[in-house]
Amino acid sequence: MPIVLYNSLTRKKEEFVPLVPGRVHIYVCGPTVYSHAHIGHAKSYLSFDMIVRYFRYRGYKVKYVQNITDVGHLTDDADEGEDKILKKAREEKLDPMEIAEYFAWSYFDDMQKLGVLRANIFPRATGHIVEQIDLIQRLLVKGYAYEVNGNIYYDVSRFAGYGKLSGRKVEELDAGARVEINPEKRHPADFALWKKAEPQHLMRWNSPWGEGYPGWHIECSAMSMKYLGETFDIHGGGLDNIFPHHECEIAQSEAASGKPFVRYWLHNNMVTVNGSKMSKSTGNFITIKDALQQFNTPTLRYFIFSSHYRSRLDFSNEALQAARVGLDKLLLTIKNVKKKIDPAGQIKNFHSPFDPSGFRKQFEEMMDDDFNTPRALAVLFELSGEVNSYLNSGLSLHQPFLQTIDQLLRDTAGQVLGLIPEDLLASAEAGRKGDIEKIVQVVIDIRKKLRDHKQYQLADQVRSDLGKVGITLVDKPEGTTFEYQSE
RNA sequence: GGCGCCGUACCCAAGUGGCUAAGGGAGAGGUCUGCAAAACCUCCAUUCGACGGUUCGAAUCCGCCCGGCGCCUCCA
Repeated sequence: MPIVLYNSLTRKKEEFVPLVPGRVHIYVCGPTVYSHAHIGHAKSYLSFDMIVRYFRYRGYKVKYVQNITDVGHLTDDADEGEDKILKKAREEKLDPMEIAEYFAWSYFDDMQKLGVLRANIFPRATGHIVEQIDLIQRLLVKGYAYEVNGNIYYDVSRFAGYGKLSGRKVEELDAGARVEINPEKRHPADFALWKKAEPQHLMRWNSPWGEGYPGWHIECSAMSMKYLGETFDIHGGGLDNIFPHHECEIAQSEAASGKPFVRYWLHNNMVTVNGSKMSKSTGNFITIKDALQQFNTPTLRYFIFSSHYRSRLDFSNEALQAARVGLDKLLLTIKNVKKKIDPAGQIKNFHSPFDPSGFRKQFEEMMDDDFNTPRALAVLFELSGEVNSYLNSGLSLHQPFLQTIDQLLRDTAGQVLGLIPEDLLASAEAGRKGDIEKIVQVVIDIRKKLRDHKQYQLADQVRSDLGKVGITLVDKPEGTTFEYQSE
């Protein structure tokens, strides 16, 4: 079965056919590193993490490139105003590179905590000034760009395809434009490829047109083509980057190379807080660090995957709490399977109570359909119900069957969705024999004596006191076990 | 002003022309249990913002209206 994905360029679902069989070349717009990442970034990078993980699960060799924008964009409009990184640098009285470096590491740190697998290459804009200048020169030579006073602008009217991604027409762009007309531009929709550095501008590089710095679209064209080729499979990013950023990338890249730039454009939708979009510029945002204070990584991942990547998602404490409870139910099944694998034996004439491979097929079917994680999760919950039924059925458990289920859950919930915490992925009994476990076992043994003597009041107090320190006792006919409560 | 999206049970959220409208949370009853928790079983939208229309058949297509939102400016 092929993977089908929604291509923003054609506005419909298309079968994914890689340029090179078995390989996926993907570029995702990374962050501008001038502040801590927020949960909107989390949705975006978690979505593409899931997509990349799924391609790998399906056997593709993925080359994943994500840029780090350390030049900074401009504060007010496309071509005027102050660079955000520079602004921060001035405020903090630091070198702009210190700002970029600090927040780049903050970003990497957040992503690691969210279980986002690293991209294969993280090119930085400041490390690719040469490539950007080269690309601008190609555009100048081909007549797609022009110079005015050390500034280079892209001539939108020369590129017939401008607007094909965002559905905009060049003629309509200036009507109702909120940007003041820049007299240097031939057309209001023209955009800067290179800006002359004013004397007070801190980040500056030599170029054939004097000292300056690159415009904010050119880095992605230069770096994606450098590492993935002039035509590559997938370009991803947030919906809010379609215009102007991605539209401009297409214009720059296709004008320079004369070839199609990207075959499939994927865009994730936004996170809202209290119904309105969260963004750095409005101050209406929750950082990933804040979110991680309250909720653990699997909960945040589960929450984000419980809606489709192309759907908007409203962040609220209630929704997160519901996510946590739901996820715990799924994780409990995974735990219970693990616990019972070792003691289980081989059953002669074993009749499978359900077909695990059917669940794997359904999971893949949902993921193949434009990465429909909400439906994929529904499949896992149905599987969980079947597994729990079997574990509780009182039948003797068949070890190979449990191993098949364990592997299925590891592949789907674990490898693809990244919902299984590290300690659960470890072997069933590993980490369970620590001192705390031994002590709790002693308490359980004493409590059993209390219960044998019908001293229930005291027995209940032991259970509730342990509950207060995060340990839940579970009484079963065959004895008492315990669980650590999730955060 | 232009382009576009969304409105599905108490909450979150799939489904986009045809089996009984997924799944999770919350809620109700039951099994088990000294009690509790978990798990399991059962129940929980004749209905998909409103109104028209197309169709043998629509939550799904079309029109209009109401409500919410995104992009057009840096943004994931």
